[in-house]
Amino acid sequence: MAVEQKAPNRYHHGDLRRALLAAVDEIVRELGVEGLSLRECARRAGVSHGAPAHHFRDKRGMLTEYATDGFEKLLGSIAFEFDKIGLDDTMGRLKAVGKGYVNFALSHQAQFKVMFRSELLDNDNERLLDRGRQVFEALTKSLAAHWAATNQGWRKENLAQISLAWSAVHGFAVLAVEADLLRMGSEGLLNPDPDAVLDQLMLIAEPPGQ
Amino acid sequence: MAVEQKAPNRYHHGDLRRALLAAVDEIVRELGVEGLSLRECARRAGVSHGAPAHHFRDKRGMLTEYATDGFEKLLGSIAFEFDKIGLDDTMGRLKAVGKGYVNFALSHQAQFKVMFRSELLDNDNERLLDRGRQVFEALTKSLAAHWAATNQGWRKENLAQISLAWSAVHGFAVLAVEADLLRMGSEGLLNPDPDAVLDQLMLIAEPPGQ
DNA sequence: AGTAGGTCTTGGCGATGTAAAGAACCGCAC
DNA sequence: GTGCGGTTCTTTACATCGCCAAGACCTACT
Repeated sequence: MAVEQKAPNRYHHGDLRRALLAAVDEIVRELGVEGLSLRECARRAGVSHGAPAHHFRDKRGMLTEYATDGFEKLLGSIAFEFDKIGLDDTMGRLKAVGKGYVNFALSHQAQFKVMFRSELLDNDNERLLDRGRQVFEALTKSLAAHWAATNQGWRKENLAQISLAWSAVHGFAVLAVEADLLRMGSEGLLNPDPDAVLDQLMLIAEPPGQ
Repeated sequence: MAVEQKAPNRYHHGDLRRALLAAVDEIVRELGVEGLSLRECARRAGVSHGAPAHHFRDKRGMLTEYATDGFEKLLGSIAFEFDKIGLDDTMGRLKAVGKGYVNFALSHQAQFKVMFRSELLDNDNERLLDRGRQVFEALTKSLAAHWAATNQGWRKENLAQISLAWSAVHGFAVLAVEADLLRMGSEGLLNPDPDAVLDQLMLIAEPPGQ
C-alpha cells in the first residue's frame, strides 16, 4: 500500500483516507510512532495539513484506524496458519495461533508496536475492541478444543494456563520486536527460534504427569 | 518522592535533579508518557523551562534516567522476594524472580511502561544497559541453579525454556499493566491470579516426563 | 577579593495538534 | 441545465512543545 500523492492540479485527492494510512505505515516504519505527525502524513499525501481531520477526527483517531487494520492483518495471519492444519489436529491448531501471532509481529513490527500502545488509541472504538476480542478467542477456542479432544475436561488450572499461553505468546512477540530490549538482557544469548519456544509452550497444554 | 518546588526568592533550586525526576513520575502517572513535557516538569519544580537541560541533556536523557531508576527498583523488588526464600529452595527462588518482576510492574505501572519504550530512551546508556542485564541474569542464574540442583544437566531445550520463561514473565507483566488491552481480549475472563500463572510457568523448569 | 564554572532565566526558532472560516468540488432535485 | 447542500480540501491562527544561545546569578575555590 503505497502513499498516493494528490495530483497537483486536482482539488480532491480521490482516496485520501487510504493514502493517509499508507503514510502512517511508511512513517512509523521509518521513524517510529514518536516520529509520526499528522502534518507529515498530509505532506506525503500531497495535501494540506488540515485535510486529515475530515477522515480521522484527530491523531488518536488516525492511529486507532491504523491499529485496527493491524488487528485484522493479525487475524489473517492466524487464519493463514490454520489453513495448513487439519481440524482434528488440535495441538497443531494451537501452535498455529502462536505461529500466526509471532509471524505477524515479526513481519509488521512497527504496526504491531502501535497496536498495543493503548494510550495512543481510542480504546472505546467498537471495531478495535471487536478485532482484539477475536484474536483472543482464536487462542482460547483452540485451547478448549484441544482439551476437549484429549478428554482432559475442565481443570482448575486451565484459567491460569490460558493466561500463561497468552502472556508467553504476546511476551515473546514483544521481546522479538523490541530488539534493543533483547540487547539489554542477552547480548546474543537470547536469539531464540520461535518454533522451539512454541514447542516448549505447548507442553503446558498437556495433561499433567505425562 | 514528591516534587519539591523551588523557593520563589531563591535562585538555586538545591535538588532540581531529584525534583524533576519526581515530576516525571507524577506526570507520567497522571497523563502517560505522551502527556509528558520538559516544560511541564520545569513548571512543577518551580523552575524555568530551560533549567532541565543542565541536568539531563534533553528529554530523552531525562527519560533514560527515569527508566534506569525503574530498573533499579525492579532489581530491588526481585531482591526483596529472594530474601524470603532459602538459597537451597531453587524452585522458590525461580518463582521469586517472576513474583518480583510482576509485583514491580503492578506497583509502578507508569514507570514500567516507560522502561520498555526503547524508542524514547538512550539505549547506549551504560547504566541502563547494565541494570537491564542484571534483571535478565537474575532469571537465567536462578534457572541454571535449579537445573543444577535437580541434576538435569544442560539439555538442548534449555535455551528455548529460558526464552519462554522470559517471554511469559514479561508478557504477563505487560498484559497486566495494559488494562485496556486485557479489556479487548477478555472482559473479565482473563483476570488471573499472578501466583497461579507463575505456578503453571514453573512446570517448564521441571525435567520432562514426570 | 576576584574569578572560573555550574545553575538558572530569558527570548527566540521551527514544528506540532487542533479549531474555525472560507474555497472548490460533487451529486442530486428540479 | 441549473441551483444548492454537503463534503473535501485550504488557509489562517493559536497555544504548546523541544531545543538553542546569550546572559544573569550564585557558589566555591584560589
